[in-house]
Amino acid sequence: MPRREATALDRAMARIVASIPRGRVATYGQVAVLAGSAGAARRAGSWLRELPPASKLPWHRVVNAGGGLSPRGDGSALREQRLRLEREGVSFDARGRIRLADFLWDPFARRSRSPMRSSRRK
DNA sequence: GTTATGACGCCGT
DNA sequence: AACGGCGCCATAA
Repeated sequence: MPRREATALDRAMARIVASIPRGRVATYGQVAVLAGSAGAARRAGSWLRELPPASKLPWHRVVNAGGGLSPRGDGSALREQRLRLEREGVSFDARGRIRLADFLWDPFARRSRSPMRSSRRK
């Protein structure tokens, strides 16, 4: 049995994370807001950590507000996350960060364009 | 009831 | 741009 019953917030976050499209990412804060609990970004992270390894949720599509992957005790999960993201077309810059301008999920966009990497700036 | 902890985030230096 | 400080929500001790 789960060490803890799923709360309404847990279910809401699960629903949000499940809707993040392939090849896009959402931030912890964004998940919290969409789940109806703005400011609970930290909670979102803690909740993800509790997910069973067999979870079907696309947990790897949740990144921090800086476009980076948040570290945890074991770096193996971190490499797994990056691997999964790259496999669906999400690219990382030299500093290991994702260009959110290109890959951040917009839940309100009717149809999101496939990210074009031609948008180099600078 | 308090205090510590954490896959976070914003703001000021 | 990087860092430290502080606030935030929920859990665990």
